[in-house]
Amino acid sequence: MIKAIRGFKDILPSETAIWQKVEGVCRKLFHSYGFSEIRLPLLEETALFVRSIGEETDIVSKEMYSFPDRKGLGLTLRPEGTASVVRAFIEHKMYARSQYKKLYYLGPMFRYERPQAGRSRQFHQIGAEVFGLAAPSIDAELLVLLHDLMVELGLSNTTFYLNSVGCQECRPVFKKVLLEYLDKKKGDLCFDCQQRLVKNPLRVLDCKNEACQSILQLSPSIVEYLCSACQKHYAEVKSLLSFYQLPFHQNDRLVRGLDYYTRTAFEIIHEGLGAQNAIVGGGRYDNLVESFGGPATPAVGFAIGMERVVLALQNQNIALDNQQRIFFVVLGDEAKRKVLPLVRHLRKKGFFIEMSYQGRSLKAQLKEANRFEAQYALILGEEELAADKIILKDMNRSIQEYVTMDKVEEILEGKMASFIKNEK
RNA sequence: GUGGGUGUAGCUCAGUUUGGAUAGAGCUCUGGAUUGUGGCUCCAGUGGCCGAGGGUUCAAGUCCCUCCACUCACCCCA
Repeated sequence: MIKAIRGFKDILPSETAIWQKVEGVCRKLFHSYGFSEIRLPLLEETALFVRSIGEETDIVSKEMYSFPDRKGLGLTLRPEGTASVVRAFIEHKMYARSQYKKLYYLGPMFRYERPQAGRSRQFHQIGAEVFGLAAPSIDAELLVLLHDLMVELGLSNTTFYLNSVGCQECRPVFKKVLLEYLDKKKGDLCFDCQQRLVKNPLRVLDCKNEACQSILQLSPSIVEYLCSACQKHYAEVKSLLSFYQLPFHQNDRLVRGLDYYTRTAFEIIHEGLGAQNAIVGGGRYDNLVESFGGPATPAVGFAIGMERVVLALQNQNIALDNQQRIFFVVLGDEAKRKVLPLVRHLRKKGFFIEMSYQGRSLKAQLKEANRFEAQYALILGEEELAADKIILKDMNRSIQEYVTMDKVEEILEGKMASFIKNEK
C-alpha cells in the first residue's frame, strides 16, 4: 500500500474546519492592519535561501529539499517564506510605488527534519512582512496584531518573549566578548555548544543543557552591548508595548536561528505543546533587502506555525461555528423526482441540506439524518405525495408537522432565523 | 543524524511474559426485533497478509535477526 511519505500529512476533513478558522481570522486581521496577500512559488533557486538564511545554519546545511531541475539549475522547496517575499519585493520594484509595503502570505514550507510533536517535513506558515519602515512603532504594531490574533482565536497560555539582537555595528562586538567569556569555560560546555562556539556562538545562549545554562548565568548580555541607536530602538519598542498594555517578557538569551535578523527579535510560546512550543517567531531584518541588490530597506516580519496553532486550539477544544442542518428523507422514485428541484432550490438559497441517495428504508434514512446531525428532517413519501404535503420533523424535539410544498422555504427561513437569534 | 516507546479489524485496545487448534472485545457500519418514524435496548452480520521480510520449530500474533513506519525526546525551529 502506498502511504504518504514521512513527515508529510493529510489534513483530514475532521480537521479542516479549524484550519479554515485560523486562516480566516488571520486574513481578516491582516487586512484590517493594512496587509495585502502575496502568493509565492514553492520552488526557488537554492542560492536565495543559502544567501538569506545563512550557509552555516542547520536549515541550509542539512534540512533543505534541494535538487537540480532538468537543465541542472539548483532548486529548493522553500524552507521559509521571508526570502521569497524579499525576492519578490525587489523583483517587482515594490519599493518604487510607495514608502512602505505590508505583505502577508500563507502556505506550505519544507524542511527535512525528524518528525515529532509539532514538527513535520511539510508544515504551514502564515507570515507577514513590512518593508520600508525603520520606526520602532511598526515593531510594536506587529506584536499588538499578534496579541489581537491570539485573543481572536481564543488561544490562551501564550507568552511573548522579546529581545534585541543588535545590528552590524554592535553585534560583532558582543559576539567577540561572548566568545572570549565562553572560550575560558570551553571544557564545561556540552558537545553541541563546543561546535556552536565555532559555527554560531550566539546559539550557545539558548542551549537547554544545564551545565551550559549555569555557565551562561554570568555571561555577558547582549543588551549591555547594544549601540546607542539599537538601544534607543529597543527601549522605544518596549515603551510602546507598555503603552498598549501588552504583557511580554524580556529574554536576552532569545536568538533567532536565521542569520538575517537585526535588532528586534521575538517569539510566542504556547505552554503545553511539548518540545516544539514556539507558535510564532519573528523580528527585524534591516539589511536583507539591500544584500539582495535592492535599495537599502528596513524590514520586519514574523511567521506563524499553523500546525502548532491548530494543535494548541485542538487541545483547548475551541468551539466552532454551528450550522443548521436539514436532511431530506425521500421514499420512492416519484417522490424523489419531486424533491430534487426543491433541494436544489433550497441549496441555492444557502441552506445546508443533504438527502438520502440510495432509496433506503424510512428508518435507515432517519438514522442518516441523525448521523448528519440534522436539526430538521423533511419527509416525503407516497402518502404525503398524494396529499401534496411534506412532513417537517424537528429532530431534537421529536415533533413533526405537515407543510405544503410551497411553504417549505418560508417556514425553514423562519426556523433558521430564530436559530441564529438563539445562538447570539 | 542519535536515543526511548509503539506497530493486532475503519477507530480504541486485549492476547505476546510461559509458542499450541477456526485471533478476541468495545465503538463504528449493515440488517432485524418495530412493513412509514431516528437517538435507548436486544439479536445477527460485514470487517484481520497480527507493520514487512527472513530465521528457529512438528507448530510463531507470541521466540531470534534485519528492515520499515508511527510516536516522543535530543538537535533544530514556526
